[in-house]
Amino acid sequence: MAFNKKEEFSTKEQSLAAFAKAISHPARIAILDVLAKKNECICGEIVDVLPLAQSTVSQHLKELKNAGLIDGTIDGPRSCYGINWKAFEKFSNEFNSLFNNLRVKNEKACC
Amino acid sequence: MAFNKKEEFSTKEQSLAAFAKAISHPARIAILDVLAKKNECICGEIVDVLPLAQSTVSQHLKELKNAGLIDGTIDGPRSCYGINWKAFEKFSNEFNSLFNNLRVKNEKACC
DNA sequence: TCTCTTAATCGTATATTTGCGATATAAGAT
DNA sequence: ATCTTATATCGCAAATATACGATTAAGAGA
Repeated sequence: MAFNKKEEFSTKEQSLAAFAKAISHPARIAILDVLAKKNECICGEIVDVLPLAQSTVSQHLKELKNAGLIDGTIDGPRSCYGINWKAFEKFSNEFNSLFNNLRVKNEKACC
Repeated sequence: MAFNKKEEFSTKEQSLAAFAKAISHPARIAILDVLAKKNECICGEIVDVLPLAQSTVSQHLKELKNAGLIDGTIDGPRSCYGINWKAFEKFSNEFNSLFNNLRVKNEKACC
C-alpha cells in the first residue's frame, strides 16, 4: 500500500503537481517573497525573517532549489539565493495554461 | 517538534499555500480535468478514468471539496461533482497576483 | 422486503513532510 | 593555527498524506 502512483499520470500533470507542491507551504511562499524583494543574494537574512529554525529554513530552500524555482551559489562563507526567473515564468505560464484549459474544456462541454 | 507553524505566516500566504496543496497531486489535477470536460455531475466515472481505487478517489475528492475548488451534491444513490468556478477564478487571480507581485518587487529591487 | 449499485467512511500500512537540535563543513578573521 | 560565522546535513520525533480493502449507508429496482 501507499505505493507511489504519481508516475501513472501524465507528465504535464506530474510537473504541475510538483510545482504546486513546491509552493504549498507558506514558508516557501514567504521565502520567494524575500528573494524577490532583495533581488538576489540573501542567505541568513531569510532565517531572521521567518519564524523557523535555521535548519528548517535550509530544508525549505533545498526544496525550492530541487523544484528549480531558485538558484543557490556559494559565496565565500555564505550562500546566495535568487529566484530562477526563467523557470518561474515557465511555471507561471504552465499554470495559466492549466487554468485556461479547464475553462475552455468547460465551455465546450457546457453548451 | 513538528509543531504546525503554518499559522505564523500571513493569511494570504496560508491561503495560497492551501490552494497550491490542493492541486499538488496529479490525481487531483486529473480530477479537475475530468470535471471540466464533463461540465458537472460525474461520480464513479472519475474512478473509471483514474488508476486509483474508489476509496482513494473519494479521498482526493474530499480534499478538493475542503479546499473549496469543487462542489458535491448527492443525487439519489450517486454523487454529483462540479468545479466551483467562482472559487476557481478567485484562486486563479490570487495566483497571478502572487506571480505579478514577485515580479514587481524584483523590478524595484533590481535597479 | 431483499438485493444491487454507488459512494462515503473506517481501519490500517507505509511514505513523506515538517520541524528541531546537534554536528559537520568551509571560508574569513584574528 | 585557531576562532568565528554561515550553512548544510544528520538524526530524530511527530504529523500528514497516500493508498487500499472492508464496511457502512442510502436510494433504486425486482
